[in-house]
Amino acid sequence: MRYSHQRETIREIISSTNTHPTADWIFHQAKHKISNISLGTVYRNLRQLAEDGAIRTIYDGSVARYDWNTESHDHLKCKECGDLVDVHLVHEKFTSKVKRKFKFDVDNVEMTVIGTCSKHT
Amino acid sequence: MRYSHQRETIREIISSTNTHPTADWIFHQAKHKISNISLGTVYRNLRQLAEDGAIRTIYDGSVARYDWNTESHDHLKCKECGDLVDVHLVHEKFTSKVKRKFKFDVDNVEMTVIGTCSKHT
DNA sequence: ATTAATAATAGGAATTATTACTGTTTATTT
DNA sequence: AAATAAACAGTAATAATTCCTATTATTAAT
Repeated sequence: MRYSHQRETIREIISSTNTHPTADWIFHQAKHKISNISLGTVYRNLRQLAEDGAIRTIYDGSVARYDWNTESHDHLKCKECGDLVDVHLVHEKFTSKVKRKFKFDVDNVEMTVIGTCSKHT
Repeated sequence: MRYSHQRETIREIISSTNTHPTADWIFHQAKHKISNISLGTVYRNLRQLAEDGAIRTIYDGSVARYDWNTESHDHLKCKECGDLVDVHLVHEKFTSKVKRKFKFDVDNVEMTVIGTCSKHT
């Protein structure tokens, strides 16, 4: 993969937030730095960065979000404020249990816990 | 919610498969029984049935799938054949632990384990 | 440094999944 | 049987994403 200014800009934008941004949000941020960047470029680079393992794609309902944190982790999603918070819930022990019990070779576990965060109680 | 032939047909189609069908697949099946049913009707009824708690919506990447099984359960997704299989992995104990540890009021847990099923090993 | 090769881009068209709109039909209530 | 409004079919609109093409920029070789 050849260097590109656009891709580095996109990578930096994702690295500097914990909000798990959407492609559209990243596109608008990138426009501040490269005014004529195109949405197609954003999508293409997000796909490449994800394939390369530099970022992770997570699905929040039907919309894709992007995360600089590629370590195995899970999410708490608050239905009140929409916040998506990183947590570490699924451990190696769990994964190996699934492997054994279902003869299923686990690549990765996607878990989102939906509910209400402490801000609203 | 008033009775409708279309909605009952859609409900029956979902109830008679374990394949977690998409709206489009349901639409095509429904056409066999009601030849002029419209896709909008399928989507509207899927939403209503889900709101009513009669079916459950699950997101497989960015596409919505529908499941007659509304009991709390999880999925094993095989990246080779695309199969989505029901399993019960997340138990009450886990949920209450999350509640306690993060002061997060859990409604439901969405977990998909991605990997390779035993058919391919 | 110049040139050649080609990966990446901008901009726009196309696609896919889904929702919204509108005039008509149908289930329920009177 | 007539009135009411929910649900419908058909179609237009929207949102997220991918695809296409002529142009630009990075890298490697001269």
